[in-house]
Amino acid sequence: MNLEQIAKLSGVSRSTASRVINNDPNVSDNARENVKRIVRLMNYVPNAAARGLAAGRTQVIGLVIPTGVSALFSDPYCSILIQSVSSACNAHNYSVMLWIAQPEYERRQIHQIVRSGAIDGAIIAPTLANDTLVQALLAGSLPFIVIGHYPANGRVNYVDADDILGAHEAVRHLLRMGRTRIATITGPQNTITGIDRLMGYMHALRECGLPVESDLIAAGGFSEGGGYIAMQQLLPHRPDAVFAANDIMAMGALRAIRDTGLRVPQDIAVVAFDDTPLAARAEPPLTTIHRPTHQVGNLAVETLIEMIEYPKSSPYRIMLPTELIIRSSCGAAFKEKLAC
Amino acid sequence: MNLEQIAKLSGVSRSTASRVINNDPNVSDNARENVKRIVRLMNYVPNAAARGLAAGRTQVIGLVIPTGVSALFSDPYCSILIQSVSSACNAHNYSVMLWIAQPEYERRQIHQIVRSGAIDGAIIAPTLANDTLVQALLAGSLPFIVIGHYPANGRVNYVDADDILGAHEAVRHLLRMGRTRIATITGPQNTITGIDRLMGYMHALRECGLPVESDLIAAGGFSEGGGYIAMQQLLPHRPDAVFAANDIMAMGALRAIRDTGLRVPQDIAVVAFDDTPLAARAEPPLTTIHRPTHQVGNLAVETLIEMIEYPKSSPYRIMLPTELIIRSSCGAAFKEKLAC
DNA sequence: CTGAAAGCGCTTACAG
DNA sequence: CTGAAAGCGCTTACAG
Repeated sequence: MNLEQIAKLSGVSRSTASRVINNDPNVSDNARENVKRIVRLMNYVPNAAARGLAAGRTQVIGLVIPTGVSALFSDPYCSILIQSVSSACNAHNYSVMLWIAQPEYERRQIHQIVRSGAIDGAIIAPTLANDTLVQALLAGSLPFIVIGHYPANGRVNYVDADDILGAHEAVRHLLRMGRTRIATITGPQNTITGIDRLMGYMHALRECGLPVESDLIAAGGFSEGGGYIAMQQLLPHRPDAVFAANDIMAMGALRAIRDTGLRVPQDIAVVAFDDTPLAARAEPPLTTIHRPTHQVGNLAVETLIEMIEYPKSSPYRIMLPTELIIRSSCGAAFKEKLAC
Repeated sequence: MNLEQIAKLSGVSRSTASRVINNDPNVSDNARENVKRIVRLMNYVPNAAARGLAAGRTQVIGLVIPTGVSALFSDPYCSILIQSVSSACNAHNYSVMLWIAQPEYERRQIHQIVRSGAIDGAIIAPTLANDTLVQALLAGSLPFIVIGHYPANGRVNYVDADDILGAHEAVRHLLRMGRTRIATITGPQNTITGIDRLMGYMHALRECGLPVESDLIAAGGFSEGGGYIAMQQLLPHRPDAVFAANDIMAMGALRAIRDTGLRVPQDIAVVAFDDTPLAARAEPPLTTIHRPTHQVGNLAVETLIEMIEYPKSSPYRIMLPTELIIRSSCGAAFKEKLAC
């Protein structure tokens, strides 16, 4: 069943049939009625490939998450992002093509797709600080938006949560709780998120006149195991608090602290980042910085669709605020004296 | 840059250029050389829509996960499935289109897509026992494969883990540990997985001559909160063990047990199902049934691709074995006497 | 408001 | 092994 046949059955030309299917207002009520009836009757659905070829648009957007296998397994952050992008797309009548791409060969495939006209635009999620895919996209003409900001390049559209301010707030909260030897477990420093959260940590300390001690900084690679090991490295330096750059690493830190017999928050206060479902269920429940992932995903697709449909518009730089969620791991219930 | 131009630059016809691009063996080495060189030089990528229209195949498969928002957030199972399907597709030069579809309106959209020729085949993940999408697919001609078996319909191709045997093994393990009042927290009973895991539980008890007491069965809806509440309902009936139909509910059960001051496994042994990353990190680490999700995802795409490329082949019914993973929550370290 | 026609960029019998 | 040609099923100026 194709347009031709629908047109014939409706007693109009293919052009007119096409117009009613695409909601073109320049159609008589009568013709519209007839075509719609036949479409319903025949259960007609236009062929996507033909449409894509003729119109130059496919009504699908690509979502690429350049994250290794491991991260996706354990970090709900990615799941939430995928879910929110998927549902926002569906709500706007777009479909989403997904690539979870770490290895180089998979990425090469994506480079191809991007040039094949298979998608109308792309959303690139948690990228490294200088992602080759972003470079390629920049050189091409496909609309795209990055999740995570690109301070280095003013031409990149992005939507992001404000990691620097978030981390800053996390550490300020610990300072407010009276902690003075505040350690941090960092994410990978080739990652924008990893870098920003460390910067926020340093800013907060400096602002308070406290030194930034390298002994109190350990890399946790955004993984639970990494958080565990990092905490073990930090412990000998007697921190009284730790800011973990994500919830997962905080889980590892909690485990390391527990294993040495210390208590959270009495001996060591912990603040994390992301506010994934893990945080609320940790023992003790984690004080953490809420990252508006759902909103980020929604805005990314809405912005991208606007870029696709109204190509002339100005650059998008959307920075969403984070929020401190106070639970039990920071000792907010125990003391209220200010160190700063 | 299109095929026409590539052909011209290579000094061959469009047909020949197309042949080398599609690896047709019937091309002279000379022509092949020339075209390949030009393709590389011009960085040519064939237009996907045109290809799809002409060839009738798009080289993309659809993955639909009819799961609510909540489940995807908290259950790593879905993430792992998405990841494994995605990587298997990429490895076979297919792309994946993703739908995470709960609400009916989103599903209607999928019905359209399926008929639009946008995908060559579909994988339908954790479905309800009588999914309307599956019914529609059955009526159409698009190759598809279900994750989860369809005992009710012999024409449905599927790949699945053997939930009945898995649950059976879980409960037998508890019996072996000397437990006799074994409760279960079930998944939704409109879910194949939920039903099967309950069946496995009942089989194991009956096989052992033990009664199936309705007081020892509580629904947990596959969620953490549901598991918590279910465990609270079970506790007054003094179970000495509980089989939770997934890891997440086991986490909730653990929390409920802890809240009443009872110990795991001394007072109540716990066995879960799925072996998601959560299980190993629980307190205490959960004994659970490993579900080979990664393998399921891989096999689903490999089978689907075979169905797409060699349409005549026989039905596929692939049932993968599960495996009991013994950790600390079942008391295997405490006693070894057999009750049965 | 409508239709005839060109065109989107490929693949694939077909004939040689 | 190769090319001319038909065709995949739409959209969209264009002219009326």
